[in-house]
Amino acid sequence: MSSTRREGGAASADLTAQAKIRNAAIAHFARDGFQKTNVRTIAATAGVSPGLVIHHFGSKENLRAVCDDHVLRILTERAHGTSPAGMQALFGQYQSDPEEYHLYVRYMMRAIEEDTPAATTFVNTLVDGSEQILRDGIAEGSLRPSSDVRALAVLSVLISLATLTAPPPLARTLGFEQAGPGLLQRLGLPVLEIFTHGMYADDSILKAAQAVWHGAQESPQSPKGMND
Amino acid sequence: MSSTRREGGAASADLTAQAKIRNAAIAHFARDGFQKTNVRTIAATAGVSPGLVIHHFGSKENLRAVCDDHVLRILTERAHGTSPAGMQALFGQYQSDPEEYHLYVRYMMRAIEEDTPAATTFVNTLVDGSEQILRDGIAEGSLRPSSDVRALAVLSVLISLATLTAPPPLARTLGFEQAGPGLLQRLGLPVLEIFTHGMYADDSILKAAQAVWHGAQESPQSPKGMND
DNA sequence: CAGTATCTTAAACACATGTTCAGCTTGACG
DNA sequence: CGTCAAGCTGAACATGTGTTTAAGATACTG
Repeated sequence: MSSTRREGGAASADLTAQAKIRNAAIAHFARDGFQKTNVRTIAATAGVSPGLVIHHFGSKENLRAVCDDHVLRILTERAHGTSPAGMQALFGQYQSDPEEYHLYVRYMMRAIEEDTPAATTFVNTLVDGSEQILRDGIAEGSLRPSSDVRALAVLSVLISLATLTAPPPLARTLGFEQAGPGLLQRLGLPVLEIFTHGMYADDSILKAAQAVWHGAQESPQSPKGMND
Repeated sequence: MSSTRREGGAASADLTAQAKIRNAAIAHFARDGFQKTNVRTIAATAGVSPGLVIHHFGSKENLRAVCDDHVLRILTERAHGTSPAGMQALFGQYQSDPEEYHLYVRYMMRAIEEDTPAATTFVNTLVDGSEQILRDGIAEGSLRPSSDVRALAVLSVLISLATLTAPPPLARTLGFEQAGPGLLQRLGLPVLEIFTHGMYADDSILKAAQAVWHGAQESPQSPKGMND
């Protein structure tokens, strides 16, 4: 890209215009979404003319692709540095540096909502990693066996993402303006309680469900007709 | 609104133009979101001219408000007809009529993402109802006591909504094109397993967390400095 | 039938927004 | 200093889109 300027720094001043534009775009995409963010706003935040944005990135769409890759790389690089299981990995990362991490998590959540290629890669990495950790934990004995480890992995990722990026209406039901460290801390204990004890006092509901499930699974034709 | 035509029917033909427009708008808002849907598309789906949309609803924004209220009313009316606890309520409704219900759930999920007033009302209703059910269940003995019932209610609603409206990248990790009855069925058993047994083999993680939590809660100053 | 109110349409308008372009500034190099 | 390449700008362009408006179609009323 540039021959003489430095690249990849963290300070806001003293950055390549490309980097300033990219960072501004990431911030706005994360906060307001891709559609609601226009090129002029990004340019203004980056302290740059609108034309330069297109000059450097070709189009708004391509700028999004660059931002996607950038955030994806940051997120996956960090995820590789940790070991604990699925949710703990995400939560731990988050708690360690909420301010910066929250931006990237929100960005990725928006990407997931809009079904971007980078989002698919990210989710696949998360689910595959989670599944592996679950299998290891089950083999090791620290986790209970499951009838469907893959689905459990998906579920744990789903819960992690939902907890990290709870939409404002949900966050407000606990008195928070939006998802963040406060909400996460409030939800953390109930999550762990459920993950260790469950919430049902007995296993009657599970037993009933298992009976229906097994009955449906072992007969070639489903009892009620399942669509999709 | 109209004096001679009927209102509130379910068939697609033989409906007020207002109703046709509203239904078309709901379908498109649910599928593509508010921003990506333009008035001309709604009009085309409703078999109507673009001008008529504004003539009847004043503006696209107001059309959204009308759709919000309509979906909110449908969803809350149905929710009142059922008794079982939080997740079961939503899941049960969904399984009973996935085709139509899925549309409204997706619509409401989009509304929640975009933080619409109706979304706040819906979420509040859900959380409050869930909390009440949890308290009843705990008092009755069918549910385990919790250290934070309110947070648990929020969490269960969060899990319900996330499971019902899992974004496509997540759904694809289990081989589904998008969230729907198939995904819900696949995730249902793991959910119940977690809700009855948990997933941790022992309570070491919970104990550790409780120690930290209590230590942090009972000392006036937080040990590490919690922001937000 | 005439009148009138409502429904509906097609074209035009106004504005936001992605993109292009001609030119200005800056700095390196011979 | 002269030249050139690259960074950068501000205005203009093209298009998509919400909205307005004038007129036509339709149905009910006296």
